Amino acid sequence: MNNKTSSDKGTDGASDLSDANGVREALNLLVGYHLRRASVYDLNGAVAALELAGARPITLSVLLCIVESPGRTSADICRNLGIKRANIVALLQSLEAKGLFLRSNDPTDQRIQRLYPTKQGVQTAQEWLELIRTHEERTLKRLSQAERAELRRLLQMIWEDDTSQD
Amino acid sequence: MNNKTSSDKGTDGASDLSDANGVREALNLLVGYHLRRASVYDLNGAVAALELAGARPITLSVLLCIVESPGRTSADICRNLGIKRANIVALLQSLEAKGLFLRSNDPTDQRIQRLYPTKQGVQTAQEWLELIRTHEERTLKRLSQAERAELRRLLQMIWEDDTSQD
DNA sequence: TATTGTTATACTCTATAACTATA
DNA sequence: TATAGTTATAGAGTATAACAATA
Repeated sequence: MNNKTSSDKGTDGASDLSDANGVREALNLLVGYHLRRASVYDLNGAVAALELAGARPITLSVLLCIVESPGRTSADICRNLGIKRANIVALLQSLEAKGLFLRSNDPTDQRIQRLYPTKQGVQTAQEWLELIRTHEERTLKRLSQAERAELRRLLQMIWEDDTSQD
Repeated sequence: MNNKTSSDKGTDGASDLSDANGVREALNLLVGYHLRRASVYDLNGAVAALELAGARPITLSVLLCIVESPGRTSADICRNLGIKRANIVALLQSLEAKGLFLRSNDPTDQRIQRLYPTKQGVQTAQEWLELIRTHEERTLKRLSQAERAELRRLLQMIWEDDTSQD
């Protein structure tokens, strides 16, 4: 709790409207507002960057999970990316139709499918990644390398222990 | 363009899979990924924080625009917030039904309505803002005040010249 | 009982097109 | 011709519930 509440009034002579304890510059001072605007801006660019390649940001994220950690299950990837199991099905079908990974039944647990990238899957991941890196260079063009690293560090501190999941 | 392309192969002895020039840690190194995860995490909290008050983050943003700059038009607010004119209609109706602002026809241009906050609108903005500030304190609990200011500065540099609009 | 993969579906958010009135 | 406010609607993204198979 804070020591200033919105019911504080009459203790200062300033106008209730737009004073320092009120709403003046309020939106601009909210980190969450800038977080949202920057994320939307970046995401729009990422969508555009991957469009011609027939991919979306979430598609790339899933493919990268498979390529970086061959043998993971879809439920595991969902927990990692913070998406619902129901929503990865179509994404995997799309990647599968492009021949970018293969499903393999686990011999010791017949409920799960382990996902392994194909050679083409690895190559495609690198191509999509290059598109995203070019896009990200544009998004972050005003930031130095040090600022980019610091931004990444600060953002990670915000969400890293997100416990909300399926 | 970069000097490394995804078709570079055979020039190094390392594995094509998960090497430093490839996809190793690729997702984690993308600022856009952390931007998205942090934004979603924060937004979920913001929605929850405003839920009991019957507001949403976008509702608060619109109300703050009206309270901070009385007399603005809805089209102006849309440009400011990066939303479509069509989508502010319901938001304004919601705020209007709560008696938080009034519409006033402009005498010199009969196409536009100037929006003015009511006394209750100002007070409600302060109350909703307090809810969001409490939420934001939780979101940013691991960041120092200096880090929060730096994060806000870096985020603003990303989207501040977003020219995409209606 | 719990988990995996899946289907169907609802809900929210955002985008597009069209319209009237006015400039 | 351009802008403001509005309506209707389409689409994408995400969430919930339920199911069969397996642990």
